Amino acid sequence: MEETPARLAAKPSWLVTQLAVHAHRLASDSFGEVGARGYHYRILAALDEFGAASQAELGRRCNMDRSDVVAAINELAGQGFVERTPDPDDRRRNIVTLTEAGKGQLRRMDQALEKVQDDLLGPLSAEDRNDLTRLLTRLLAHHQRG
Amino acid sequence: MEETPARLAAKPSWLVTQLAVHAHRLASDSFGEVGARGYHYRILAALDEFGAASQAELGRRCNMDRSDVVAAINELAGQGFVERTPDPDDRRRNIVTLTEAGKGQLRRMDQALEKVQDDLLGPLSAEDRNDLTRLLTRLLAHHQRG
DNA sequence: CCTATCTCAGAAATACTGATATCT
DNA sequence: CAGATATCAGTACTTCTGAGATAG
Repeated sequence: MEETPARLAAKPSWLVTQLAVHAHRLASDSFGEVGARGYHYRILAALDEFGAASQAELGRRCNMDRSDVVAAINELAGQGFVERTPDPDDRRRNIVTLTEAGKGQLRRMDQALEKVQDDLLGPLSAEDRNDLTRLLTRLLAHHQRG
Repeated sequence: MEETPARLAAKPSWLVTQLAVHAHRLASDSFGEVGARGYHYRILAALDEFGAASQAELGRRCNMDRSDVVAAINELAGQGFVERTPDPDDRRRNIVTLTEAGKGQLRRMDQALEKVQDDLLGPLSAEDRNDLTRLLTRLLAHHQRG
């Protein structure tokens, strides 16, 4: 019956970090069932949302390091979920495209994430969930500009 | 000016995870200035809050793995912030105690965390901060029981 | 015998750094 | 020339796993 120290429980930065441990565990388990990881979801969702993009663009959108994007695209391309083709207009770039199989995988991951939502937000009412989402969205938007 | 995909921005589990990246960076930088890490703070705070404890107890309170507690206590003991003495009543256990130097370090880390709070919660009003803290606290309490 | 505690060695996952080659 | 892009190799940090030794 050990409790969390109160001084920690009063600090949002700590709460966010600790809660992320649980969120990450839930998401890892759920994504694992479809053979994927969180950063795969970020990339597939960004491609679906904004269309084909270069790897550098994907890194900026998904808040990922350039070199980790390379590895993630390697894995996704190996599974046939994305295609990587040279950009004829700018030969430094690769254009990354979402395939039909990739859209299917994205749908599976969306469903997996729905389950995570319910597990994570278990005790909150619909109104509380909205409040939380709104506050977190504002914070994230603020930090992704800076 | 790339935006985050909307499908991600609508999912609290994802928001929490992403926001934790920023919180973690801020906290690492700030704690780094006093030569410490996040898990040091968890342990020092737990000792200050609940008094001396065995390592297994600390692991449960701080949501840390048993083997990582060993390493953290090694480091803290090496700096003179905690003392590790065998429990005469149960010779499997070590009793970990906070020293005076440890209390000083905890105060420094508390101050460092205050700065992180302000950076992280920048755009939120006092009322919003309270709402957020309350929601996160409820969620964390729920998940630390389960 | 079974469980709990502490310890160690190493793996897994993620974020990051530095260097290089290519192209604008 | 500076600046952007993609790639690779390697590092750092955190979490987790498996196994052993000791004690209740």
